[in-house]
Amino acid sequence: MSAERPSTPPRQNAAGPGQLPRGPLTPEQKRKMELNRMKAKALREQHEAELAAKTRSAGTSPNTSQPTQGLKRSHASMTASNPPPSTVRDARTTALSSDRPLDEIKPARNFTRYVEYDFSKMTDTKGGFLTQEDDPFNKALHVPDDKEAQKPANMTQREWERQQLLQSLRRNREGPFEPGLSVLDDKSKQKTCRECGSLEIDWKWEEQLRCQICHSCKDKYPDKYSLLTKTEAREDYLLTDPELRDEELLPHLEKPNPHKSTWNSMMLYLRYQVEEYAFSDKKWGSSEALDAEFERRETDKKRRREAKFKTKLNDLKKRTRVEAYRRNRQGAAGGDFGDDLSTNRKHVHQWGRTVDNPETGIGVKTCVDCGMEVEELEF
Amino acid sequence: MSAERPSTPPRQNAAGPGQLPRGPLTPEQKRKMELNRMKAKALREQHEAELAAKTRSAGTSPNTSQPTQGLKRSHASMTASNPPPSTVRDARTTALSSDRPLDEIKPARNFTRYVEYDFSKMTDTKGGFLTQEDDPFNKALHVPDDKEAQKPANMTQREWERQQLLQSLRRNREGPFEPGLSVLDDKSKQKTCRECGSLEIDWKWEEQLRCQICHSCKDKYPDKYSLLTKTEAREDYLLTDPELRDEELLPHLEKPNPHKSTWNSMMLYLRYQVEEYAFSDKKWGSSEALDAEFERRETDKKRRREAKFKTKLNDLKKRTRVEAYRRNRQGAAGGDFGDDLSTNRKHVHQWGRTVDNPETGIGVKTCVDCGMEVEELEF
DNA sequence: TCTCTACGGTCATCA
DNA sequence: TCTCTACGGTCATCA
Repeated sequence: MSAERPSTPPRQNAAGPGQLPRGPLTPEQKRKMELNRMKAKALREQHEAELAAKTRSAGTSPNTSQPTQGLKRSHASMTASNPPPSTVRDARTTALSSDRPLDEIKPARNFTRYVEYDFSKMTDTKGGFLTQEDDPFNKALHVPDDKEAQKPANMTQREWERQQLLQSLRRNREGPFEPGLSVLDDKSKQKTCRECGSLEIDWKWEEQLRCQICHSCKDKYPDKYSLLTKTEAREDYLLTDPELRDEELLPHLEKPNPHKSTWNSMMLYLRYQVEEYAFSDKKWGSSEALDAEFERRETDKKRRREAKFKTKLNDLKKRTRVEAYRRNRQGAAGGDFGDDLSTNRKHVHQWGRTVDNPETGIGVKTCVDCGMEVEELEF
Repeated sequence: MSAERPSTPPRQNAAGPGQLPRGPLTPEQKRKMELNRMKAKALREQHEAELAAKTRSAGTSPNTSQPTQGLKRSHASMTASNPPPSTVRDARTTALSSDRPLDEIKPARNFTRYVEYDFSKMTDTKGGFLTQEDDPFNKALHVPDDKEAQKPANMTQREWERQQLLQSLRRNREGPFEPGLSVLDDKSKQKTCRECGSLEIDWKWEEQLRCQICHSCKDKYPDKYSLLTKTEAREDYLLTDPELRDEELLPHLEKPNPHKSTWNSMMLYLRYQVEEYAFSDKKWGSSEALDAEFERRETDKKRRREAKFKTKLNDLKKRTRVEAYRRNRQGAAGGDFGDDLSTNRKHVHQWGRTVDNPETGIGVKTCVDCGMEVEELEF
């Protein structure tokens, strides 16, 4: 019912129509998007290298209100006049920042290993065991057996192949996972917080999200480092499932589903990474273009809902007219028991079935005899 | 452009509207369909058991023109007044039936093994090798190795699990693959043609399509035993991809793609099995209901095309009017070089851009000045 | 004699 | 603080 979305991008009204791609995208544009997706990765790596270099050369002075140059503009700069993102969220319990970063950030330290098993990618043998694939270093599992289902999951052949490649690259610290990048040659082994240069970075984030950040900076810049669920990322930034499944393009953390731990695990994306991609030329081009697209879709949705409503109402009226006709004929014949025969002079409304108006969410009923429409009140 | 389909079901016009479910299906109906899909299998097995019993008890007299009782009515009985199915096709080269059944049916005998590798399900290691999964009895392949990609392919988790189960059942001749069924107890080891009782049945069909049929009966009853490609099955019988992927529900043969052998393999379904399911209560309910659904969708498609066309044309007219307005103003100012200034008395049409009419496939152009519409002719 | 996935949208369901 | 697949339709692409 609520036409208003509580979430991030569409809060700003789009710039005037005309300059922005309002019409549906052409296949050519879409193909380009798809093609460019791969390129986005190189872009990010470059950004990060630049940032790291800059942070170091500028000493450790990241807490300026001016967002770092060379990176995309900060989220705060776009939404300055607005309240902070309503979808700001974090995998950790939303504890207030304390001065004991370690205590605060790893409250469930004993369960760390639990989280590192990626259950969504595991094969459920219904026996409670880990398969060889799930736990490749356990020799006891290396017995070839057809029951040991070979871990497909909802993944296309090509995605699977790419993931296999990526995993081996990650294992061997090759390609994107190679530790020493040219710009970092001097201090290649030292990983530092991309905001403050601290050495206390969150290693899980570094490993799984490819983001070097310390615990307190995560809290300090929620507009960059809050986490979005997959559903939020899809709805707020109009990303597609294939994009969100692409680990190279948009890495994510997996957490047990908060509703029920046996359900599909929750996927958490880093806001700045999602925005960087969504606002890039690879996807929508800018936050304004995204807003425009969002508006376009909302309008379409509304139009469709209205059309449906109108059709429904007209159908009802048609049926209603037939009913009235029958009623009149019966009236002429004296009427059946229960018919209202007092209608000769004074009109008594005969309300038909109620139809919900999608705009207001209020039901509308129509009088069978006179056609009068009334909004229904809930008692 | 062609609104006419060359294929099977819609050739009969549907019975009058009203009795048949013309409107879109309710979610409830859809859920029921999905639920019932599983039940269809038991049904078929029962049918086949009954048929086998009947054929045997009736001796071997299957060539009567009367289709076997207890099975669904034959395709021929429905389409008696029509030409034979235009989509009748067969994986074998469409050789005329000869008296040398074996020669005719297995022309590429040397390549039999080739066909039995199901390439679409194999993991392409880009090395030209078979993996352990693809070739489970090759000990040389049993080296655990992460590169040995574990064969997911486009298949959901649940489908995969079910297929694993099915494969092991098939291997062990359990469940649906158990040889001795109660009705068949006496002659359980003897597999005979379901039409003529011959012992020369096509073993590949028996194994992969679960259809016991001899080679000559296949030719004799193309209305039952011709093969449909997956695309045909989907389009002609309005089946969905998940249904056609369900090996239990609708078994299929896989052949190298006739366009290019490296492409996705061609899937071939048995016409009588497809029809049995499509006409069953599990799916459309009857061939007439299928036709009705088909007509409904065609009508919708046409309506959408028309609406789109109208919108396009109106847009064009709008743009056209603006152009004409501009032209007039320019005319008042004397006109630019190339403007047609002879239009004071005698009208000369200024044709705008051409828009294709989806009905006729013919382009329509509109005069910028007078609004006249003309269909365009190709020279 | 082809098949799959992608894109939009809308759902209910199930996990 | 959820996610996936299913359904319809329409495509281009790629295999």
